[in-house]
Amino acid sequence: MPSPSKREVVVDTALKLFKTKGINSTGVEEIIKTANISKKTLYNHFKSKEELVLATLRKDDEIGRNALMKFAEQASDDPIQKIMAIFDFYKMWFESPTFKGCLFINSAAEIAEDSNSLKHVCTEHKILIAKYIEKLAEQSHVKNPKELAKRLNLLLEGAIVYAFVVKDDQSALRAKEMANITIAHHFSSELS
Amino acid sequence: MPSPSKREVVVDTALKLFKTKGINSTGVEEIIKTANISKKTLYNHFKSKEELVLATLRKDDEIGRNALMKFAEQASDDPIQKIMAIFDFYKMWFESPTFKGCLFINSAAEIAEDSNSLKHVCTEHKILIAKYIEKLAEQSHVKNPKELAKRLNLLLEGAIVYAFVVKDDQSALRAKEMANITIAHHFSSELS
DNA sequence: TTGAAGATATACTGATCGGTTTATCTTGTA
DNA sequence: TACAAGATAAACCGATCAGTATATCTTCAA
Repeated sequence: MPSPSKREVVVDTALKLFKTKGINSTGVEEIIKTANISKKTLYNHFKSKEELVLATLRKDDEIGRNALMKFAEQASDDPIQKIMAIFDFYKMWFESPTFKGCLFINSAAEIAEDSNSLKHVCTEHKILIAKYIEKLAEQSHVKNPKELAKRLNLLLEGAIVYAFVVKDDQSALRAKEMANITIAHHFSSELS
Repeated sequence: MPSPSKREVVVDTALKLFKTKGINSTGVEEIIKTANISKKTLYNHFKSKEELVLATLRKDDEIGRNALMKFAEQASDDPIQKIMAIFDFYKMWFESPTFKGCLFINSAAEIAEDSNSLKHVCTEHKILIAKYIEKLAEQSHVKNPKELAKRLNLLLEGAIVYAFVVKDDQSALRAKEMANITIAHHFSSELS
């Protein structure tokens, strides 16, 4: 039975490299050298590079979502304020010196057409975040919480691209202001 | 002096392949085979693959922006309606069967850290679209047209990601509704 | 003490990468 | 008619790709 710690080491190393250089630009050779393991060990745990990629994306999805939810939950008792805290969380993320955009957006961009399981993890990551926002929206007794969650999620995705591609350092703040307007609109007006 | 038509053929072919398979996953070999030219010819016109990529991105930027502006200009005489038409334009784009996200977002994701000229084209493409929206916003005598343009651009980017990664077919419509709310807000309320 | 499990380094596979070289062929112009 | 420019196919370069094979070393339990 393979040691679980070796598996963790290679996943963590691969994750770091994929985040900074992208999946296609990171070779297996570089991963094993950085992780200080042999190629045989890697292929004992994963039958292909794609399986390793899948494991790293799943891990980052879990870590990222947990960090986001923990931050939001600790920010306030009010569900609306929890939602607003997500934009603060993104602001901190964008400001980190190693920020290279969203791993799942970037991966979706470079993944081959036939890698359905990889694409699914990317899609699922976004949907799970939207689900969390939807839960908070329901708690706030806003009108049409499902639609509000989707709108806020769209704002978050826009903020990521605006920060990464357009390189606007006001991206998160701008999205947060727009979120305020959107939420207010969901409280006050009738929705189509 | 090299024939200009050969250069166009290879740029058009590369552009098509880059859009469907991504830059890193498209080899030079595949480009020349698809374009029916020799490798020598390609390297007569471009001193490296990166230069070819640069030319294709520049061409797609020009084509894409011109198509967008033409569509918006023909849609209405009212600048606000021209802005709204951009969301319709994106809707049509998302619905096209070959839609694979935005070439500039995808390229920014897979481009190497040191390819500054390539990253610049991606950034510039987004900024030029924002500039066009800003011009329309100014014509409409809205409050703070610069800020409105950035907000609408953020919505457009969010719509792209939401359509491509989350695979929501209501993405463009949702962004359009949010654009309406944002524009109304810029007409009615005082802005920070 | 012995032996199997899991680790290691290293060498290797065939394919593909971006890019160069060579030698031949076509084409327009002088 | 002849020459130069630009095209071609095809072989070739060294590097790297994902993945496999081999042979040795460590570790731990029977």
